[in-house]
Amino acid sequence: VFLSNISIQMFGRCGSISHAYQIFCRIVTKDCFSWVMMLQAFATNGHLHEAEHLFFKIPQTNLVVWNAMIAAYITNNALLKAQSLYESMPEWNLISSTTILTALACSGDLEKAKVVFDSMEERDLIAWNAMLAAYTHSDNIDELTAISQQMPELDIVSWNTILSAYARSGDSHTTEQIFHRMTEVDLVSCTTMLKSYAESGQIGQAQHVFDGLPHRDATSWTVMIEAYSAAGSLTEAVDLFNKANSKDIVTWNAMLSIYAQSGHLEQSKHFFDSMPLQDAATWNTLLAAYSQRGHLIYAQELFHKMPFADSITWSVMIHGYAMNGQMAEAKSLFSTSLIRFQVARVMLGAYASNGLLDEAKGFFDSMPER
RNA sequence: GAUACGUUGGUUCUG
Repeated sequence: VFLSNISIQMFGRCGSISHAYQIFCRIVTKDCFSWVMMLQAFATNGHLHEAEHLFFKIPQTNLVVWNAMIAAYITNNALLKAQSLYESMPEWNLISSTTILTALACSGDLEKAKVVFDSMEERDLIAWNAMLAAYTHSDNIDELTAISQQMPELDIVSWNTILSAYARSGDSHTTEQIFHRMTEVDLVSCTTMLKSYAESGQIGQAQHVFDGLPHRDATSWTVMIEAYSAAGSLTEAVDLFNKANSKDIVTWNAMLSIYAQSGHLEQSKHFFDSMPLQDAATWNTLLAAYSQRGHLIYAQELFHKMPFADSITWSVMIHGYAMNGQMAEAKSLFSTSLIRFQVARVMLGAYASNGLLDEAKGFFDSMPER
């Protein structure tokens, strides 16, 4: 059972959902781990319905099962369902509350996140850190200090959270000050600092941090590659990409995006074809490149071939049509899009940028989640 | 005995 459970997890992680399920079905005496890992395998591969189905079939549920289902809803953009499950749970632990708190904060609902936090019976450092991060998502830098002073203690994650808040605000000077005052830094702190330097045009400082890294993972390579691209050194970026000994799908996507931004569509397409890993972001990048340069025919062609499509895919197409004055196409695409509420903003902008204010108003009034 | 759930850094559209 142990080995089967591990296999389910492994297949789930590499997207082989049918293999995972086969193994799951062959286990005669499934334990809690088997159920949870299968649930996660479904959820992380976008099969929310199957995950839900499984959840209701689990013979003896416990907190881990409930928490895993909440996480499943969250990763599949079903925050409302996550909330109602959370509220209907027989009991909560630190993990349940922190999970939902973070999701609420990420959706921009700081108030609800606070309510969850305040209702917690006990709070550990992770919960505090989650609340700290919640404030950084609402760009409330001043409140950060207030929160951090209430915290019983701060660890490296707390400091990294604060650091990234300042980095995101564009204040590279304060970011630098905090970074140097930190008693302990790790790869996350350094990458945050590196990005902040890069964004403020200090490529030399960025390179210096990069050189001093204890080890380089795919994230640090990606940030450094983008730093050179942002500084206008495409050659350096390409060079670094070829040197990088740790690359993941994000590194590849970032490089594709750099080619696309540089306007070399042919080269982008070749690079795209050579990619060992692809996901929705990969296809969206190429799609946006075509669409933004007015090659809507190419975009359309690609759109119909896409193995992955998400709300961004639809937004790119609709925005592309709108910018090209093809409102009829934009409208009909919107009506067939699956994730309407994510795309509605773009549709609204489409009406507006074509001067169709009355239609925009009518559309706005018809939005259920406005 | 060993495996599962929460907090901080990187990519694609719009803002």
